[in-house]
Amino acid sequence: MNDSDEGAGHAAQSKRKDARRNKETLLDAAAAVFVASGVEAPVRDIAAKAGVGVGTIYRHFPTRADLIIAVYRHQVDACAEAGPALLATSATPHAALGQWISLFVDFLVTKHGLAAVLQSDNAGFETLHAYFLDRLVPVCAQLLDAAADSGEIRSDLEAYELMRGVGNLCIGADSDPRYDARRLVELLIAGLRRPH
Amino acid sequence: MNDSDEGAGHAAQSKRKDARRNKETLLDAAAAVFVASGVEAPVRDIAAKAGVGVGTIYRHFPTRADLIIAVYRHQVDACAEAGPALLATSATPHAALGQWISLFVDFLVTKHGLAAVLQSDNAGFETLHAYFLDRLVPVCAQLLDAAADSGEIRSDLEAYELMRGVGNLCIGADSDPRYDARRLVELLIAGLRRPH
DNA sequence: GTCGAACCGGAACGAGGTTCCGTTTGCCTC
DNA sequence: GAGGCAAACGGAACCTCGTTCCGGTTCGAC
Repeated sequence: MNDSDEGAGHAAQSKRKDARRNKETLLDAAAAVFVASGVEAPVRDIAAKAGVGVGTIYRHFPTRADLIIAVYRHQVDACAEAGPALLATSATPHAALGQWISLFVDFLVTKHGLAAVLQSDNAGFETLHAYFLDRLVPVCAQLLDAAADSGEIRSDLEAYELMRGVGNLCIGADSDPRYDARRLVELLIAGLRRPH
Repeated sequence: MNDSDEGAGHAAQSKRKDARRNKETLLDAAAAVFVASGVEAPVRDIAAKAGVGVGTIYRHFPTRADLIIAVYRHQVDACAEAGPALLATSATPHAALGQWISLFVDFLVTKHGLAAVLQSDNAGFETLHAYFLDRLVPVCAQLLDAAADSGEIRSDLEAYELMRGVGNLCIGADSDPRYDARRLVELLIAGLRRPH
């Protein structure tokens, strides 16, 4: 919404087209490097892959976190938008919640190191943390409320807490065949069901 | 068991007593700094607190992970030993499991940053990871098996997976009042119960 | 064609973990 | 008690990584 990219209308904000081109190149390079080496790949690697200097990265993205956000923004938004859709099409609110969480877990688990960075208390990743929370917590809350209203689950858990828990469970889920985050998340969601 | 400290008999391995004294000083300083600044405190801070050079730290503890292990070894061992005891004194194996997990969570949650470092895929923390696993997974497996045998819980979850999940849930539990790891772990354990 | 603003690359800085090496010190022998 | 030497010490130096800064370059409006 703020300063970003291919915009409404046709006149993008950046006056100079080399700058716009570099931003695209950078996003592509970052995406590729993240897939290959994980989200914590050195900035210099991304700069090298894009064929630019590190200064160029920092002009377009004030901090590593902003670059990560930019790379994943579309997918996070898609996940957020899937929430209401699932609620409308699923048999029960609880089923919708389960499917949505599963979507989120799939996303996190396939992004090497993202979950870890998300929960890192490293200042500097705060904007990343905040972006995910701003975008996803309201959706989660909506699903949670619906399921609670229908009486399927207990109602004493905040969406924020659930999102953090799920995010935490996804840490290190790649790179360890013995650890299946999906299963544990399912267990957690199962534990949410109201005993009847 | 290997090269450590106050030993069987009276003749400790280290020939020189300044070395032994320094090791103790270092352990005390590290413990204090960990409490004050978290487990990820800079090595230089610990050295300064102990009044020694960083070289001295690295001679006694080949890597940061080894220092962390040394500081918490006693508590981890105590937790491991509590497992069989709880199994013997609790009403049901499931109750024992719950209490033991709660012990573990309390330990992790009160050690600023430990849980995060435990799951970090940072090479260099592998020995730390391995120590916790070696020490605690067998105990957890014993409790899990007992609870499964008694029919209280499903039996398709490995102790390793449960320990990692619980460890993950504890990440960032301090320093965030809105996140209560204990509750989520309880939910997870609740999700484990066999539907009857 | 000219000129200034925007942009670029990469050297430089600071922080943190780890290594290296010249110096100091405990202990054993004579 | 003196001498010798291996062990231990301290901290400067090195490496990696995120971020900042600045002199040079390029775009595009006039």
